[in-house]
Amino acid sequence: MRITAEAKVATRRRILETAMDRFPRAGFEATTTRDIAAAAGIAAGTLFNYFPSKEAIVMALAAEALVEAHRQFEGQPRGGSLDEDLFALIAAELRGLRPHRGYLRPVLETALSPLARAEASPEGEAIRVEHLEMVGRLIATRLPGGPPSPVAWNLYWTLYTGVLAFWACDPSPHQEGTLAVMDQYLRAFVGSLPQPE
Amino acid sequence: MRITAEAKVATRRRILETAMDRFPRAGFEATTTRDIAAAAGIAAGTLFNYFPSKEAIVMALAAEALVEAHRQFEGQPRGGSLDEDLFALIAAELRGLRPHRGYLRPVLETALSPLARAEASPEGEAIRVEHLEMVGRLIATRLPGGPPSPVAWNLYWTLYTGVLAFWACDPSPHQEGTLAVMDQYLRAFVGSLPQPE
DNA sequence: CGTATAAAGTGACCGTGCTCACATTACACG
DNA sequence: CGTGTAATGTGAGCACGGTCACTTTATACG
Repeated sequence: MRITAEAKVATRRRILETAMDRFPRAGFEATTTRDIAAAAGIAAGTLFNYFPSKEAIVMALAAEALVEAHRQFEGQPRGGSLDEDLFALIAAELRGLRPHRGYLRPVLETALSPLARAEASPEGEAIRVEHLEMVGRLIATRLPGGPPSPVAWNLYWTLYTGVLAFWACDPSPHQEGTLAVMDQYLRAFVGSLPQPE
Repeated sequence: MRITAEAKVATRRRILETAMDRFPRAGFEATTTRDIAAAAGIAAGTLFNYFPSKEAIVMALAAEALVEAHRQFEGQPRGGSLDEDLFALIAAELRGLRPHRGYLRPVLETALSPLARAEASPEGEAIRVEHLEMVGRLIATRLPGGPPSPVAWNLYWTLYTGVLAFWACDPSPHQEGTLAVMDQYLRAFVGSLPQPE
């Protein structure tokens, strides 16, 4: 259980590398699981020993990018308003997700949308939890009145996925349009929280 | 071009009736296009002469329900605040969509989510436009400062689909939980508009 | 009527994501 | 070493949504 363990992680990496090569070039639909499997040197069925679905591969790529983005965000100095910190956090995430932008949309739809159920996509749920915990920490330092209500969390997640959605389709050259959307969405959210006077 | 025209509309109706019988009982995925076609007395391929995709069938059902809901809404007396009117409008829509609630989720995800592109789903776009025009009329009577900005419209649509999303998955008996969500979401939206002093 | 033209219907077929019964491999233990 | 056992790999096969070349039907016109 040593050689095999190494082999497993290597194969997993090879799948992810292959996916990262194919998806951006051909898009999500046009890249078939058979393509990826063949290019990674495994049988079509073996792919599903590593990832439960095609989407899960994309989720894994996104999750890696987000973890890295969070690492960078935490290493940066902060201290602005809550709006500003949330803005900086999401901006860092979008930077990290940039290479995947072209093919993220179909996955965002089914796995990250406010409609997605946790049971249906554990990978999406993991991403969701990690982001919300990060936000929770940011909010906790500003709002001593206790954590936001469940409905407020719903609102936040809806707005967050809304930003991602806009970003994924933003036609402006470097997605600058998303910044305005982010700004307005975040102000609507923070404005709806009970204000600390 | 008389008998056939009648036959076409009749077949279309038969497809929709069949779909309305099958989808609620078996759900969206478990109901196959072949099921519907067979039960409607047509070949598998013929179905796609009437609807370009399986989703389009659901969209057509939803569109019909929404048109009826809007008819009822317009027949009712109004005059509350903007929040209240928007609340009443969406509540009327949700009442109309009630029979379809169980199988609407997958379609909302891909066709109505903020991620959906208009090109990809003309049917979804039609629903979107009709709803937004309705809202535009409500807003126009309250905000003489002119129509909301494009970003504000994006925000509204994000929140609206967020409400639908919550409603589609709301486990509370008659989806009362959705009311609280609607209330908070709408207040966040109206609060983000330039206020008429 | 007969015939030409267009509309509507048909079902075999395709490519897809994913499954599953089986083959193959790698390790643990005597 | 040899052998049993569990993990991993395999690819034929499935069901699905959707397509398309072709047939059938209905209407328009001489």
